[in-house]
Amino acid sequence: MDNQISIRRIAELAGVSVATVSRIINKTGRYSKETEARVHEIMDAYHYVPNMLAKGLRTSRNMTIGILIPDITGVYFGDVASTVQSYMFARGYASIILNTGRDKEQELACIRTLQSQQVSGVVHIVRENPADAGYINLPTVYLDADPAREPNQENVVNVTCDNVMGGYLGTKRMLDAGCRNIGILMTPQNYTHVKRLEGYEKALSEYGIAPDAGKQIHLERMSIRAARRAVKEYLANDPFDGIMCLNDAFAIGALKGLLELGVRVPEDVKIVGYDSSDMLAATNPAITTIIQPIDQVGETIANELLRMMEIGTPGEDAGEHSIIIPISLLDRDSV
Amino acid sequence: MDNQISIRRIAELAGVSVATVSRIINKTGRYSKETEARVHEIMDAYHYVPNMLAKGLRTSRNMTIGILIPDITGVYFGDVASTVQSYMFARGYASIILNTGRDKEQELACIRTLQSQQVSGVVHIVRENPADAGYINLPTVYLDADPAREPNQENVVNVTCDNVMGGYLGTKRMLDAGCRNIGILMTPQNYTHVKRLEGYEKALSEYGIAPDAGKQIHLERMSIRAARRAVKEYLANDPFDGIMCLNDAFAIGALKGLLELGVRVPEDVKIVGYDSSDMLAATNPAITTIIQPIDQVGETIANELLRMMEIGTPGEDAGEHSIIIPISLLDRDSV
DNA sequence: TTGTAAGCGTTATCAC
DNA sequence: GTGATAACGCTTACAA
Repeated sequence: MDNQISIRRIAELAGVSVATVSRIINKTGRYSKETEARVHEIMDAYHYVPNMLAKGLRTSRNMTIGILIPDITGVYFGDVASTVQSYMFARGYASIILNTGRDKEQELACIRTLQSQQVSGVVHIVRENPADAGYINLPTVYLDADPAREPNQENVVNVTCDNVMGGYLGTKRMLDAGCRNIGILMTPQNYTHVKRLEGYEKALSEYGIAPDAGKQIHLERMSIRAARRAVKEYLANDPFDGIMCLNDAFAIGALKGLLELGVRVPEDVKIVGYDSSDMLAATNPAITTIIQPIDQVGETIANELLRMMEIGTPGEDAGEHSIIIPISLLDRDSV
Repeated sequence: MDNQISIRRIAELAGVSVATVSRIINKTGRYSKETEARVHEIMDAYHYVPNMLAKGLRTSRNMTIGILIPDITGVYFGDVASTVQSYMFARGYASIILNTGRDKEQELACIRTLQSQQVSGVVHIVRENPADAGYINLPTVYLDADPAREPNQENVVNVTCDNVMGGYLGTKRMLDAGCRNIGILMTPQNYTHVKRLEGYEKALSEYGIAPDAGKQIHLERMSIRAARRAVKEYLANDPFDGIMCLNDAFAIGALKGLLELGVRVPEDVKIVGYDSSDMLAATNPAITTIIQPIDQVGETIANELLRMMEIGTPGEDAGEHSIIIPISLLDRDSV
């Protein structure tokens, strides 16, 4: 009951060779219906479970991928990781999920671990810092990395949502609702935020409003608290009538700050957030937000990875090296 | 640059035997300072990464654990899993995290996968359904499982927070604040909720209030929506002045429902929630809540697992089979 | 201090 | 249709 039973023992019990058992397990080569039945019977009876270490060692392809993520806890990233995990599991792959934290050191350690574990591919979810290309040529899908960073490599795909469109749609919604003095809450270190800013400015310019750096509130940490404080400060100088918040924490913080100031939302100031539908639905008023389609992102990542892992080097039908997924705006009560 | 370099190749390059290299890598046995230096030099130069599959196969102990979780996305569970992962990583272990979903089938598949991967231990985070003992005797730590379920097995530890105390403290806070007609929002399938209910009733009885099953609002799904709807319905029949919500979604839903009804919180009805500090801080008013100490839970789980994995079978200093971690109440504005 | 070699559980290449 | 057997990369007696 303690140690697992091996293919050899199964072979003995069934009175055949290990080779035959292996063939039956993998449905390769030839074997008679009868031996097959007998072997399966024994495997079931003894609860045989294949040893993926041995298999992986032999085939140099264990059914495992690595998922690198700044912090599983993050809502959007965590959800995507979760989707990828489930999707890959259904395809027979286990996922080693590693929190990279904010630490560069840690990130490298994670990469080494994944290599040690001989994963067949890597999903690398990235926040601020462009990741080092510390791999030895493993199929890798990045989420939200700056595509310019990677020298259009084989074996590497970048996936990201349409950030320009996100910034644009959110801002436009407020413009359409009458706002003319819209601030933006962002983390400039983040590649996605830079693109979203682009969309924000595009929307403004369509309304003949010149971009004004003074309306960009730059925050280092993506925290509710920081956003709350910042909004209160900035509002004193410049009476915004709308705020584009580039993530969920910012949106919540902004709302809290505004409410504490006695400002009415959306009557006096309007807000658009980003991500985390649930959380932003929980506030009062519920916050209008840009939705990145988590399932679609997860599936795209998984499919791209599978494609690369199965074809080996992409070669001919390498597909795109950069994939952009459309987003949408979810109207609620903050605009 | 493509395929990884092996210990054998390193040995060749350094002009020593694989045994010596292995000793140096693992710092076991004897070797001279000089060979050590030379070998390390070569390993660095060629970016040697040990193959954990081979190592694990040989030692039958790859440095990997499995984490089974209903859904990484869940706030409390996800946070705990994240903590465990980081903690174990620091100890040299990688974590295979698997979403078990709500499906019994899927859960078994996950367990088989972990066995296949030869993990050294398992963390099993459980929601509603007590898990099958589908393992082959692996060190396992359960979070929030009903301890009565497991026949006080070797190799198994149950960790949970003090649920009775949680229900008690939350309810008592509302009683102290003057409530006398307190409802409770719960999922009776969930073991932790049953214990929390116990605490709730204990608090009531201390105030001479008899338990009244009519005040228990039973919900199947832990969703914001369900809670919102339920609160509205029930309030029509019985004018609560307080609601003990046994998870964060319930608390948010309850608040939303109340607000929509024009009920003032906390003036007319008070609310206490459970978990998810961030989310419950985001609402307006911010919700008073029971805090389960995530870091402590994660560390306890990791330590217990390490203890079992390293000692092998617990034997003598087996420690407790069931560990209960204290919780606390965080006062905010909903009471 | 170092080397030789067996073996971990598989798969795959040969034979038969 | 089936069976020996080498090999995957590593650890670990046992020898030297």
